Amino acid sequence: MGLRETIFGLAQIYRGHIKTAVNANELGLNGMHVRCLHIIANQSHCTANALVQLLGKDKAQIARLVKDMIEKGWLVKQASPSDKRSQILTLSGSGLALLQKISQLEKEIEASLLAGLSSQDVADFKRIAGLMLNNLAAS
Amino acid sequence: MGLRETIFGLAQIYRGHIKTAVNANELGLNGMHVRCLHIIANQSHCTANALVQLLGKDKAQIARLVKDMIEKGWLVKQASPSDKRSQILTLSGSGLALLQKISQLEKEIEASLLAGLSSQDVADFKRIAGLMLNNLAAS
DNA sequence: ATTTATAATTGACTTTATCAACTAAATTAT
DNA sequence: ATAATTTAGTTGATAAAGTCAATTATAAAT
Repeated sequence: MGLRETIFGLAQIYRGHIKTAVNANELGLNGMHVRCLHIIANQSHCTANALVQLLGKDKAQIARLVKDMIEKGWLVKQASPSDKRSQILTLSGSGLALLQKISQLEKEIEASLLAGLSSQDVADFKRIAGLMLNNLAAS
Repeated sequence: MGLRETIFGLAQIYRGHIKTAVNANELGLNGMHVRCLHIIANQSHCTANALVQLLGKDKAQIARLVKDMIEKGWLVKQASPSDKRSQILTLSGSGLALLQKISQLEKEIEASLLAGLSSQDVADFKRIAGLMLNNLAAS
């Protein structure tokens, strides 16, 4: 199996499992919602533009996605004091609760993903994947 | 960095690089085209239904994708002798030529991806990812 | 002070994905 | 054997996702 199939295969199968779990729990969100929630929770002063950079998506798409998530009550935005063009995005209470449910589902998926792997394997995987990411990010 | 970010990060950055390379070479195809070409080249008697299974996509989408690729002259289909409902898909000459160009671009991307990695690292990565794939495919 | 750049939003549009209905062939059950 | 059920593939109608260009408001640079 080539590297390409390996990388896309992993992403595809992980995505499929999350999708199934999210649908089964009727959480009413899609893959981009999930990725945004994670990023906003981890970035200290996340803006729409940060999402554009990190997700590699069009800014129009992100603007609509953020709008949608605000309407759904998962996010709140507030003007940045340092730059009035920027809107700082944070999770609302329900957004945080939602992320926690998702994280729980992901934890279960990762547990089955890692079944039978040694902690050395897991560490190696992350280390090697990190090297690959750095290589491509650089070029 | 969590496992989720690692997996999706790798797929995202790889996809971005291929997209850029394919666009730069004006090959006129998208990600699904690429994946289909690879699968059809590797499966001995590939049908639309096999693509549905392997790609995890809706059969309507695959039907239209295959139609498109046939119209573009990259694929040919022929009725299966053993099951007249099935259409066996194979690469045409130009489909094969296209795949070879893509493979060359992927080879270059993978070369930069693997820069500085030992062959042991590469082997470990594939082995561990393979275990993960098996785990999720089973559950 | 004026030009240039950046963050975000919106309109118009294309592409991609999904659901349901349908045809034809194969399989299973009666 | 024939009737009922599955399966492979196609199509129509939509919905969702992604893209491009233009616009507004603010910030930074000249």
